[in-house]
Amino acid sequence: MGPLTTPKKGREVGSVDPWTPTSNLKMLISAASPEIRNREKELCMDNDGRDSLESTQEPENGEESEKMISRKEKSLGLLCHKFLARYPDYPNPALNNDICLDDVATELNVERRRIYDIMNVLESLHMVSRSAKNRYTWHGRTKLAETLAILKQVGEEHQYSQQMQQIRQRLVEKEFDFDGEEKENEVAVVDLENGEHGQKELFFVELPGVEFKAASVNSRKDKSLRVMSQKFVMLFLVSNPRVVSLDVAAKILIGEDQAADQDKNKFKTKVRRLYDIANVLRSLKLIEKVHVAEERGRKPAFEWVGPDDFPQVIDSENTSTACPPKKKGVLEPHASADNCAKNLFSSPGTKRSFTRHPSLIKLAKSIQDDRRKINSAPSSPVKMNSDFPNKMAQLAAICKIELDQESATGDEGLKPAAAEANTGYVLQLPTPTSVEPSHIPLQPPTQEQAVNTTANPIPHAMLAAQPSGSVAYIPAQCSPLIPVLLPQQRGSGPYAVYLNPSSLRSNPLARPQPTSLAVRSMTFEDKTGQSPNGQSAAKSHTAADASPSGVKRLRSELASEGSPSKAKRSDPTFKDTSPKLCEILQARLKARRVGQLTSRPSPRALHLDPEFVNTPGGAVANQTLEQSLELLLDREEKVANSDSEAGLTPVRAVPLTPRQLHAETLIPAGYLIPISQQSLISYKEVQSSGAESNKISPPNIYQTPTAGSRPAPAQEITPTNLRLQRPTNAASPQATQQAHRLNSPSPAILNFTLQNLGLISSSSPGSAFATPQTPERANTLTSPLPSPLTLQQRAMVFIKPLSPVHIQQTVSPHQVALIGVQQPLMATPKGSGVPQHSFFHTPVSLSPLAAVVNTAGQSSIKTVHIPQRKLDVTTDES
DNA sequence: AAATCCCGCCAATCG
DNA sequence: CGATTGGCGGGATTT
Repeated sequence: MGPLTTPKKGREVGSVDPWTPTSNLKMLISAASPEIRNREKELCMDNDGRDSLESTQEPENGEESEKMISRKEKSLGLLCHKFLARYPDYPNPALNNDICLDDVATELNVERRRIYDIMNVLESLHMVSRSAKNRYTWHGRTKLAETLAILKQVGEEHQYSQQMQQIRQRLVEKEFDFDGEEKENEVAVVDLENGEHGQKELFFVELPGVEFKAASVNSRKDKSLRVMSQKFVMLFLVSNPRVVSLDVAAKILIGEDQAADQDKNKFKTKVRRLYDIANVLRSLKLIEKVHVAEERGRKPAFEWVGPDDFPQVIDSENTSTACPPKKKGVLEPHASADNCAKNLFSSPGTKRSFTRHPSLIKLAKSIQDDRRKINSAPSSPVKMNSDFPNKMAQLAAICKIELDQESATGDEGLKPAAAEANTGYVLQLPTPTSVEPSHIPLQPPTQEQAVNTTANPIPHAMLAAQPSGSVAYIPAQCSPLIPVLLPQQRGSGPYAVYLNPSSLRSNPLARPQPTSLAVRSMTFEDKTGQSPNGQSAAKSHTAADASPSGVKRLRSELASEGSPSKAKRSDPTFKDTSPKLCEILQARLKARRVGQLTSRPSPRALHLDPEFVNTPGGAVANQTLEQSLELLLDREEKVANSDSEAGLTPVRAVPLTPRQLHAETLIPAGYLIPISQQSLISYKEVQSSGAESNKISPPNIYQTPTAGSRPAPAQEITPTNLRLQRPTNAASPQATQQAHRLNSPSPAILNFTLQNLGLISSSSPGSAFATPQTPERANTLTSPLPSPLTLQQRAMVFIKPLSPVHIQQTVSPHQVALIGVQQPLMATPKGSGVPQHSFFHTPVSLSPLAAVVNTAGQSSIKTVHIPQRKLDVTTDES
C-alpha cells in the first residue's frame, strides 16, 4: 500500500485462462527457470511467437489475469520489439505510415508513457518523426544509414572519442588510487579542450527531411532522451572498438560538466536512461550488451553491431566543430552534415533559440531535395530528376531489405559489405554494354549513385533480370549487365554481386565502359542455417574464447598491453607526439590530396557537390584537407584509445576493425567467393540476441517496394528472414554444417577463399590483420568439420579486379598489402613478405583505390586504415 | 550487492 | 484548461 511502493500486480499465474495458444506455453515457460524461460520466450517470439503478445489479445478482461509477468515481459526492449514488428523496416513511402500513439499503446497494451520512450529514441534515429499530436510517421530504416552517417560525423566533430578516452583514463587512475593530482590534470585538459572548441552542447540532430515535428511546434523540448540517444549512438560510431561501457557513456552524457564526481544521483539517473535507450537500440539490433574486462571484474558495456560504414556525408563547409549558431540564412541547398543537423552545438551558457525560423522550414525541405539529388548524382554532373529519388529510394530499400536481412541476421561481419548493404548502396547496374571485365570501376558507388546508374535501365529490368540465381550465374564472365543482387534462397542464400560502373565516366548518360567489374560481397546464409544470432552467436562466443584464434587474440592484446605502466604512459606521450605526427601526416596528406584531386577524373567521384566542383579547386582542397586533418586527429585519438583501451579489454575479443581488409582483398576478377563469416557475426549474447534479433518478419506486403514493379523479389528475399531457429538446431550443429557444406556453391572455392584469407591474416603483422575472421577460416581449413560455430553464413569476398596499373599507382598501404597478399595468394601462407613499411608510413590512405573501396573517401579513410595508424604511431615513437 | 530498469508522479508544453 | 509529453527517480527484479 505504501504510496512509494510499486503496486504489485496480481501475479496469480495459473488462474489465467489462456487467451492465446501461446499463453499456455508462456505460463509453462515462466514456471521454468528464468534462464530457460528467457530463451524459450525469445524463440517463441521468433517463430510463431509474434502473435502471442502483440496480437492485441487480452482486451483487458481480468486485471488479475496477469500471469507471472516476470519483469522482463514488460521490458522496454520487448515492447519495442513488438512495436517494431508492426512496421516494416522499409515502408513504402507511398503508403501512409502513420502511427497513432493511442492505438499503439492500446494494442500493445502498455501505458502511453512507455511508448514515448520508444518513440523518442526511434525519433532520434529518424526512424519515425512526429507528424502531429499523438501522431508519428514511420520511416523505418530508410534513413537510418543517413542518420548514422551524420551522427558519426557529428560525433567526430565532437571528439567524443577523445573525451571517452580521457574519462577512461580517469577512471583507471581512480581505481589505482592515484593521487587526485593527476586526475586534476586530466580534468584540466578536458576543460581546456572543451574550452577551445567552445563548450559544446549537443542538440537534436535533424535530418533535412525528417524534422520538425508537428507543423509548428518545435519546442525546445529537445531534451534528454532524444539527444541522449543520439549522443549515445555517436559514441559508438566514433569509438574504435565499437564498444562503449556504460559508465563512460554515462559520464559523457552527463554533459561536459566534468564536474568532479558527478552527483551519484545524476549518474544514476543517466544510467537509467541509458538502459532505456540501450533497450530500444538493442531491439533495433544496433547494439548488443557485452562486458568489458577490467581489473575489478567486468563492467557493463554495449557493443555496436549495426551498420558500420556509411557514405560519408561530405561536409561542404563547417567542418569546424564548435559551430556557433550558423547563419542559416545563406544555407545553400547542399546540406552538409552540419546543415542537416539542426542544432548541433551551442555554446554552454548561450541558449540559442532552438526555434526554427519558419523560413528555415522551407529551406529544410528544399535542402532535402537537393541533398537527394546531390547524393544521387555523385558521379554525374547532371542532376537527377526529382522523381528519381523516390524510385531510387525504393530500389535502395529493396536492396536494403535484402542486405539488411542478411546482415541483420547477425553477420555484420563483412564490414564494408555489410555496411554498404545496410546503407543500401548496393545495386550497381553496370553498363549494359561492355561485358569485359578488365578495368576498374573506381569507387563503389553510393546508393544513389548506384541507383542513378540504374535509373535508366530501370528497376524492373534489374529485378527481372535477377534470377533467383544460383552461384552459377555469378561466374567470372559475369557481365556487367548482370544485376547486382542475386537473391537466391535456395541452397545457399543470396549472393550479391556488386558491379561497379565506372565512376569515372564524365557523363551519367555516357555508359561507362566498365572494363572490369567489381564484385561486392554480401553475406548470405543457407536456409538450413539457423539464425546466426542465436546459435552461431553463442557458438562464436565460445569459440572465441576457446579457439586458437581467441587465444591468439588474447595474447596479442596482452602483448599490446604490455606493461601496464607503459600503457599508462602512452597517453601523455601520445599527446606530445601527436602534433608532430599530425603535421607530418598532414603534409603527406596534403600532398596526396592534391595529387589525388588533380589526378582524379572528377571530384564528383568524391561525392563533392557539383557546386563545389565548380568552385575553385583550392577551396575544395582546403576544405577536404581540413576535414581530413580532423580525421587524422581523430584517428590519432582513436588509436590512442584503442591502445590504452587494452585495459578495458572487451571480454570477447571484440575488435573486428580490419574487416575491410578482407573485404577489399583483391582477387583475380571473376570469382565469387563465399566465405565463412559467422565468426564475424558479432558476438552476440546468447541470450539476448537469439530470438529477438530475428526480426519478426513483418508482412511482406509492406516490403514490397517499388510500387507494383515486382513484388516477387521481395518475397523471395523474405524467406531468409524466416529461417527460424528451432531449439533443435542447437542439438545438431554438425548436421547443419554438413548441410551447409552441401549447399555451398563450391567447396573448392570456399577453401580457396579460406586459404586466401588465411594467408592474408597470417602474413599480416598481427595487429593489422588480425581479424576475427581469420582464425575461423583457419579452423575450417584445418578440420573438415570446423568448430561448431562453423559457417552458417558465408560471405563473398569482394572481388575487385583491378588493372595492374592502378594497383601500382596505388601506393596505399592497403593496396600494397593486398597486393602482397595477392602474390602469395596461392603460395604459402607465410607471406611475411608483405611490405610492412607501407603499413607503417601510410596512415591515411588517399589513394584513389582506397577511396574507391569505400563509398566515400572520407569514411574509407577513417575506417580502413586505423590499424596502420596504430603501427605508425608506434614506429614514429621509436 | 550490483546491475537492470519498470512504474508512474508530476511538471512542462501543447492545443 | 485539459491533454500531451516526457523528465525523473523510487525501488522492484534480476543477476
